[in-house]
Amino acid sequence: MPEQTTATRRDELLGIAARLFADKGFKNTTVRDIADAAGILSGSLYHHFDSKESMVDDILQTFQAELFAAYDDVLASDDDARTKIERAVRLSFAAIDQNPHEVAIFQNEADYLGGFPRFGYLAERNAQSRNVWMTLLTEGVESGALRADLDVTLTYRFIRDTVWVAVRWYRPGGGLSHEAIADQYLTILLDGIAHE
Amino acid sequence: MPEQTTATRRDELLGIAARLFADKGFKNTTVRDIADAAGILSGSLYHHFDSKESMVDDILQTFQAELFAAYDDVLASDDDARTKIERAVRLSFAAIDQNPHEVAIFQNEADYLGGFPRFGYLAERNAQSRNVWMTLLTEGVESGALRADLDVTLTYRFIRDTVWVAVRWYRPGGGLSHEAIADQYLTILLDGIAHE
DNA sequence: TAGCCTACCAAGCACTTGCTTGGTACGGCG
DNA sequence: CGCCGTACCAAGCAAGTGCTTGGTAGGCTA
Repeated sequence: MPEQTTATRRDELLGIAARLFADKGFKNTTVRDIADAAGILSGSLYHHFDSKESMVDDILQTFQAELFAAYDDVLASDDDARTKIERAVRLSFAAIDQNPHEVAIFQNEADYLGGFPRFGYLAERNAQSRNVWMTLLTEGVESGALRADLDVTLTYRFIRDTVWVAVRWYRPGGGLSHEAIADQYLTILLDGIAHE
Repeated sequence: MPEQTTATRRDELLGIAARLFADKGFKNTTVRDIADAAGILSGSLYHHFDSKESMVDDILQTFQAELFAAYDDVLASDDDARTKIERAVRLSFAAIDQNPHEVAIFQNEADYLGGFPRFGYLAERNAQSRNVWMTLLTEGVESGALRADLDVTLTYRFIRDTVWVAVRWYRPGGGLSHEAIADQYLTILLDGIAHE
């Protein structure tokens, strides 16, 4: 099975690259770093990939396709507004758990990479994510599940930032499960930290 | 006044460097970028600074000294727990307003720079910040101002992340003042977004 | 007016970067 | 057995990197 072996080796190299891009940044990671971590010489990477750019491109596209399919699932469901918001938060923390490197790369490099025409889809995905949350929050306010006086745009930014920035400290397999973190976060978000 | 002129030019160059470091990252900014933005040649920078590292060092130390003096002020006051938390949040958003580049550099580069012995103080400042927030939150729980069942550590991380990550989208002089953002954020944090 | 200081230029050195090139080892297949 | 495809090596190039060097212009001061 030569094709399967190829795909496997390629994916293996992408996983190694993703870890390094997440840890040290895209520009800050050299093709020699990646090759060293894979146990080959830097030139050998170019048997599998066109360029360093195409590696991060592949990593981000694969991850985002998965993530947005999950969001679409929530949007299309007939759950009530509050349940949809809870599901969207939970699946985001689950994504951090299952693809921490990919999330970190997206968080840290989207600004820089977005400057290149090749990565124009990053801005589109960003707008798509905004749409998801604005829809959910507006629905929440209209249905009476959320406060009527909420600044929806600002709330969107706070949710987005707080959820994704957790990738900086969350470690899969650590003391707290991603489900437990999502629970705690939803409690703070929905009911606040003040004593009632 | 030769010394004052020197200090002024030096500070001017540091401001230019801070903007570039914040926009493109420390490693990703070249000494030629900085010199170009200042209208001089790259070699001329070394009349004012030992190295590129010492530029970012100066930027971060100056900013952090200011910031932590402000936190100490809050800690030492005799306000009640809830007021102290509100003041700490507000002064953080004010810091983003007044020193957006410095905050961005600290947020984006602390991990990378922290690896060098020279920047060991970054880890110390991080621990100091943790201490400030943990003290405030613990005091809040003990005084009854905050819920008794709060996970203080997790709450600390959420506050820290949400406050500082605002530097990614907040623009001084934009539609929202930093005071208005702090107000909205404190409402969400303290009372939640759910309809009561 | 001589000496000194600040600010800068012009040139280039040693090194690192992403990527290219021509080649080898080896397993499977007709 | 001959042929092809996969996976890799060895060597190196052109561009770009942080930083150094020796020098100049012009203002201030003794």
